Amino acid sequence: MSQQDQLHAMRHSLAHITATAVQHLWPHAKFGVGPVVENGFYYDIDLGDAKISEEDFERIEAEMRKVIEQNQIFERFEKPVDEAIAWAKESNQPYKEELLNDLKRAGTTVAKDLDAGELGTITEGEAAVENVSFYKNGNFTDLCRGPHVESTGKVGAFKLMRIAGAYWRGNEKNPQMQRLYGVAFATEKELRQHLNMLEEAKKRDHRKLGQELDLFTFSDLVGPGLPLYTPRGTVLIEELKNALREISRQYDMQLVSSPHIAKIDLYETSGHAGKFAGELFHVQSHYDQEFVMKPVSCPHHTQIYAARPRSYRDLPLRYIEQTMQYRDEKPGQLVGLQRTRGFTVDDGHTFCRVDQIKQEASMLVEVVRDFYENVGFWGKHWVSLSVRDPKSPENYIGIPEDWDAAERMLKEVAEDYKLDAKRMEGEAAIYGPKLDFMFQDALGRETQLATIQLDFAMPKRFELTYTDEKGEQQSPVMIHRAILGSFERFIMLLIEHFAGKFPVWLAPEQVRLLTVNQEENTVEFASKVLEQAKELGIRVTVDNDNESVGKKIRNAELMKVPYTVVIGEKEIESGKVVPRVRSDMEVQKPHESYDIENFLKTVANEAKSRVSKTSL
RNA sequence: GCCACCUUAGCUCAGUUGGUUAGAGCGGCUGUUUUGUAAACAGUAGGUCGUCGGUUCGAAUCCGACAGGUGGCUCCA
Repeated sequence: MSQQDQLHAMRHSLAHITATAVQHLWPHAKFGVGPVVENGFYYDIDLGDAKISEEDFERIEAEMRKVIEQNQIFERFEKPVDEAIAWAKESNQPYKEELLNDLKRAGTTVAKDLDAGELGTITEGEAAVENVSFYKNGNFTDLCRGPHVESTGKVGAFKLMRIAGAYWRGNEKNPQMQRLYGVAFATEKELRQHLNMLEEAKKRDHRKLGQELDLFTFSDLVGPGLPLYTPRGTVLIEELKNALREISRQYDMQLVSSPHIAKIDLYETSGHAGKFAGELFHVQSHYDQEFVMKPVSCPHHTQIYAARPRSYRDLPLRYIEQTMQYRDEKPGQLVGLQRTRGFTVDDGHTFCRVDQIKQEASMLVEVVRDFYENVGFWGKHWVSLSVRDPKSPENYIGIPEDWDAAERMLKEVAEDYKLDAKRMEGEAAIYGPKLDFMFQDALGRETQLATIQLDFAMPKRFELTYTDEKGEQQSPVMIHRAILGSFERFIMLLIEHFAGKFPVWLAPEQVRLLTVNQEENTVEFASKVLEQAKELGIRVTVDNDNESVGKKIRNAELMKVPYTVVIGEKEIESGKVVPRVRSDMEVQKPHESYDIENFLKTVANEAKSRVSKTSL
């Protein structure tokens, strides 16, 4: 067995040991599935009216340790499926019974539901099974394919982490079970390392840093999911907007602008009103008209396109808008800047001919790649080629032939650019397939940023046309795209990626001048330097507080200001400064003194170049 | 929305099994000090203990509802 397999078996065995312990403590417990996940395992448990809470972890772990000490053998045996169903009935395990009934019918749906392949005797497309395997340790028996370690004594270090609700088989309409998560490693040391890593990750959580670095806030009066950006946080937004504007110019994208509300009719035509009715914010006019806050900008952009007749020579038309959009998210899913009710997107739509799709999609992949490479995110992502769920065609608008073509072309682009895209069935948008660029936050949660989506459907719904070279009317193709997705999510990633230590071009405060004392000539000189820096477009402040230099340095470092400059007698006399560089930045020439003007010019250039390294 | 948990000063947190006027550090303000590269000193002001209701002689502490948040599930144009 490889080390990997060993670890897997060990984690899976711990899932069984957890269930064993839970059954000892709550004999009436009903069990769902208990697979291995990244770094550990979970088990889905239904205790009826009783509920496990974090307070119970200690005694569950104690009970687990007992089971481990007893070193119970994991004994495998098989039963015919009917006998297995009888067993499930007898032992009052309705969830297992349901799984077994599915197995009996035809195992495929079960296998797909259970991401960890709990019931491994089944493979895709296989017919109903005859025998199912069980594992027994002590007095706990579980339907399971294994593999397991030999005995309960052969597991490494573990810790129960959290308890969460989870719908049976991932379906909201099913009863909700409790999912008991644990982490497990071969050795105590690795477990400790993992827990330390989690502690470190928490320190770069954007919600914590957003507060500490004074970037954004939420207000109970404004409402949940509606972030307020402070002056510092707004700098991040504005710098990103500037960067995008520059890209737009380079690639001939045109800035457009649309209002934040629109008649509901617009979304009825686009199809959003039906499928996303629950997420629309409604606005009632006094004059009998119903509006909604825009959840997307694409329908608006179609109307800009539709405002005049278009020729094949006009295409491609690339519209882009940086605007806030609103979605009435369920309260329970709002998370910091990760999921908000109002969020700013760089929403863009390209209208083109079918023969231009590949060129346009390729260009967008290139833009995305360059942008992310520059901020240092590229390579920390994976790409999803999101296509239809062939089983639920009713979830999509448009005709199947167009979908086939669109899915094929995106796949080609992904291959051309070696994106190593993973084909994700059922992840497509209602109107077309897409390439999604997925990133991880500090705590390892995945989030989508950039996206490129093909859409044959919406132009038809809005009856958009262009005149081709033969004088005939044709439907354009629409490509929805976002480079950074939502500014909120992107800023979340930025904060966590840099742990708040932004490169100079993004730093809310780039230079801080610290006065040694409050004497007139010191203050005067500092404000002269301040003016000089401002003229060069540097974001600069003066700290003239009546505090020690040490304290002021500390404050600047805590706010992660890239450059601090102490102003005192020496500087006034020499006209030179020794910039102090933020501790994380690579300093090539420490303690080097610079002519003030040269120093400021260097910083200004560094900010302009949008690079992540220091130039001093 | 669903499940579990959390909510004490601007921030980070103490607050013994319900028992007088709820504490600390940082930050703020005032004063002293005029400072040379990660925390000068002193004083002082901040809290109906998230909100509302209940139990009790007595509630920050127990119960309930609501609000906000955290971890998941579901969803994510």
